[in-house]
Amino acid sequence: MFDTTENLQLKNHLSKCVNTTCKTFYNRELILNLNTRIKQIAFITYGRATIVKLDEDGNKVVLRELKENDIFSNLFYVSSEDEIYVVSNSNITEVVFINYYAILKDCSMNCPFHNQLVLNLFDLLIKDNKELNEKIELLSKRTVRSKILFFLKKRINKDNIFKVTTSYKAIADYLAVDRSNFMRELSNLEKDEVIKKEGKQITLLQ
Amino acid sequence: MFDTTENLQLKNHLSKCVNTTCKTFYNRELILNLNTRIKQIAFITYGRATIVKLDEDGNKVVLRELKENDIFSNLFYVSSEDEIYVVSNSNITEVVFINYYAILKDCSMNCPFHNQLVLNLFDLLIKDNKELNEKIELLSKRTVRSKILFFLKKRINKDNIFKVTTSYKAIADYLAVDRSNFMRELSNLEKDEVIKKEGKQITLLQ
DNA sequence: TTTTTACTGTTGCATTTGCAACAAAAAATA
DNA sequence: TATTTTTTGTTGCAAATGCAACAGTAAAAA
Repeated sequence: MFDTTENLQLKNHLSKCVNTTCKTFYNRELILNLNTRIKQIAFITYGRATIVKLDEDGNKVVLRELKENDIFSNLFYVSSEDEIYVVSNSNITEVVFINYYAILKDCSMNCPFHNQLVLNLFDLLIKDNKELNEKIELLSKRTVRSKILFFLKKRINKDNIFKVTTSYKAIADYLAVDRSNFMRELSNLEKDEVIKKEGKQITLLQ
Repeated sequence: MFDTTENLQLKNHLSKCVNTTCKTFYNRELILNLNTRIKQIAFITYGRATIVKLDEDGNKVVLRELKENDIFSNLFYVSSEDEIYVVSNSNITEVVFINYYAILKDCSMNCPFHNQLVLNLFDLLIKDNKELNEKIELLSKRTVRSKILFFLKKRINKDNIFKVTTSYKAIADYLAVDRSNFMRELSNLEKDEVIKKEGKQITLLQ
């Protein structure tokens, strides 16, 4: 039902495989607590999700925005005092879970479909890695303004338009900056005629 | 000569394999320009290296510190206007390069050692991913002070001591903060008796 | 529908930050 | 060795940032 051509192959492979489960989640539903012991790799076959961290002060920090074909795993996080969760961010989010050790480690690896599975996961991992590096590049920017511009340039369509699908608050969290300061900087950018802001739509001018 | 038990297995596998090369680099020598077209995965079998970005203003930003058994690849970076380089950061740095498509994609995958290679690379990728997430957590901190403390806590030994092997300048670059402000905050932390700083050694006091 | 909760937009203000500059120390190079 | 380059440590200052507060709006829940 929710298959795209891109993930169909992997899903077909998985369907023959033990130790994988496919589950759907409603909006705001908890998908995975990343402090869980059982090591598993999950990937989103439909919908959207966010990786959220709650720090000691109870502040919510949006670590990632995940979409269709994105991968996530508690293997990627060192267990810290802070709780890190993956939460569904669309009405229906479909997730495939793969038990890491059972599938990738203990398997004899003689069956050709396992090889294919590993290669597919490998590609997903590389893509994930790429996105993480991009976020590091963003967070390394010294000013809120340059963070906003970096964020926008990566997301505008061919008409230089970016539509806020989540919320301005969520974007501020993602950029790891104060929300009010973020709003102020958006105003400044509009005043300086670098962007045009109409509700939840931003146009990058030039 | 530079082998540790941990990477010996992978290197032995690789040595039988075509399309892999092992090279040594002197200090400050360029290892890889990450804008290169040929997609390859590299991993460090000895020594240290840094991933450096030069932005439009010519400012140097240290994106990563790499050590023995760390992996890096131009596959992980979206080509941007900014130049991203990997540079040797120790007198001798030994690097194994693997041509990604030739080895992982075009191979029939019937030979068992390829499977092992992929699994090993998979583990390295997961480790890399973990480190990237940790850096994102660091860069998401709002103040220089909390960045310093996060950085220190991850690196102190059992005696609460961290020894600066690179330089304070390099650490400031890594934390993506102004160097003078970084030094000032180190002084403040010492004044507040949170750390003790003796030359290139920092002790975290409780 | 009404009620409740979450988000938007703005502002004043104290704190933090980056920048520039400079002298001294250390390290690298000739 | 002497010379050059890089790093360290510090400070004043202007700019940027986070924080708190609040009213208005939109969205979600009852």
